[in-house]
Amino acid sequence: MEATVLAELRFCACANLRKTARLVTQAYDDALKETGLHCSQFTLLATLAQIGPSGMGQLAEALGMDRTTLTRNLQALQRDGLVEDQPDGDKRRRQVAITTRGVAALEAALPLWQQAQKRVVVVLGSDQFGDLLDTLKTLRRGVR
Amino acid sequence: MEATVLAELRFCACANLRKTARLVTQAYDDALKETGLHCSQFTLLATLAQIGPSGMGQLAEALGMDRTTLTRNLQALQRDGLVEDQPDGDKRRRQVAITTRGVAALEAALPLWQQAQKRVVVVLGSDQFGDLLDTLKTLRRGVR
DNA sequence: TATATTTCCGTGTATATACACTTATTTTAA
DNA sequence: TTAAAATAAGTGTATATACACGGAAATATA
Repeated sequence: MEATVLAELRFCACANLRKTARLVTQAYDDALKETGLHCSQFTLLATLAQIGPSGMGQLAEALGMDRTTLTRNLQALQRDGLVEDQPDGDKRRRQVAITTRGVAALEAALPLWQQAQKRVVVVLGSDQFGDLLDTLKTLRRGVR
Repeated sequence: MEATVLAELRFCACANLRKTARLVTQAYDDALKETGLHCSQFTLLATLAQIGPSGMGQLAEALGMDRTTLTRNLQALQRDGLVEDQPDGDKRRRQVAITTRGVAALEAALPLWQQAQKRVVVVLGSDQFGDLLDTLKTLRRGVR
């Protein structure tokens, strides 16, 4: 293949985002290691704490995640008692909520998350970090 | 939990990156659908085409990916004849190379990738897109 | 030269991700 | 009121991801 084309591929937005997400995930997972939570689980708990008890569709939408992925990701959290199902009148709906234990896990993980987060902010600087979040949001809205 | 703390969590660099990577991945995968390649496989092939035949460690490093992940990701590509092992004097080393068929698959996927890529560039604009790539690179170097 | 060390890589296991398809329930329409 | 349509969610299957651990081969050292 032509060198020109191959060089173009190095700018792939998808590849660059995925690569960065992998490395940043490892950093956050490492920071959260002693909590027993992965960053994905931490985020799920934090989202549930923010929006309150919710159905699968709503929660998946909030996380920008496929509904079926959410179903799988909830399993470990439910097994460990960090989230629980709540009864609902509509029997099609499944409503999950964070438990007291889940809140405790979230609070225990918070200072470790802050360490990892701070490192990113320091690396980029506040301005560039803010720009990054804005850009990511624009991108998310633009590609869907 | 306090509302202040919960609001802070919405700025999680890891969560924002992962969420965006998920959505952008879906967009690229959708664009590449008819090629039978996932964007991760497309990126792997493109990287191999760029750096040439290489060992697992080197390729994993180039992809910012764990070596064991690479081993698994190569399986489907090898099964489909898009990459192949090359003999090496050092029997510890495993050297993989993109095949003729792999190059053909890459070339066939190229215009579809360009469509997805162009959409991102249009959404962000060239300047902001360039800034994003710079920021991601800074972040990768900073967290490792 | 024999052994210790280093290097390079794969496996076992667990989570993360999503598409295609199916099931159950509710709502709508005939 | 009953059947069709819409809604909400789970399963089967496949890829993606990485840590802990283990094995084989090359290299360094005693």
